[in-house]
Amino acid sequence: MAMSQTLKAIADPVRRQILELLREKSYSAGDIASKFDLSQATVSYHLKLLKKADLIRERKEKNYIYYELNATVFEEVLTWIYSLGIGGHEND
Amino acid sequence: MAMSQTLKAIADPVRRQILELLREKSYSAGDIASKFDLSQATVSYHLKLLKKADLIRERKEKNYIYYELNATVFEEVLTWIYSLGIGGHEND
DNA sequence: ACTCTATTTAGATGAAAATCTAAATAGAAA
DNA sequence: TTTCTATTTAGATTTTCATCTAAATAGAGT
Repeated sequence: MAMSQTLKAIADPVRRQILELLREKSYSAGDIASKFDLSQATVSYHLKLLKKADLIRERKEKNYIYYELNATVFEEVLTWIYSLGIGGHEND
Repeated sequence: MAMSQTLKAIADPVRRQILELLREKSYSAGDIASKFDLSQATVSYHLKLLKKADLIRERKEKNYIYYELNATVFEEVLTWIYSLGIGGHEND
């Protein structure tokens, strides 16, 4: 279940871009929303999915909510990919 | 685009199981379908998506179609995941 | 308490995904 | 060339997803 949730979360380009943004530093929901040509509500929906997948964590400060990346959850995905024999160049 | 296609393909548990099956050896479409409690047509649909994502390749032999894993396509995904800082144990 | 401001939640809509049954295709075998 | 067998394609249905607008919440500042 966790795998599907993680992978579905990152299968969407908007959500990947959010994670890429959060690579550098944390941003408030509003800051994140402003980077996209989408309604705040839509971005909030994407944030909710990322949060549910534990790919981001929130930290409340003043009346902002800051989101930050939690990439540890990728471990399982990496393990799975590597288990397929992967990923690299050894198939030549 | 390729990323989304790859990730959407593996976001589905049935398709992941198909890839896991193909880790060992190639199987015909019918053999694959028999492992699932789904109609042949449905499994064929999943195979089509995996093929479109280039995660599997087909080889025709007799009147069977054998599918085999192509994991090289994960490279891009791995690169992306690693670019996020991850995904190992270094966050302790 | 009232009013801003940041964000989420609710409810609706359209598009995409997963599934089924039935029909079509294509090749092997007879 | 007729019949089997393996597989896909078509078409219909149900569910899930991405999106919007409008309304609700919650906390800060006044």
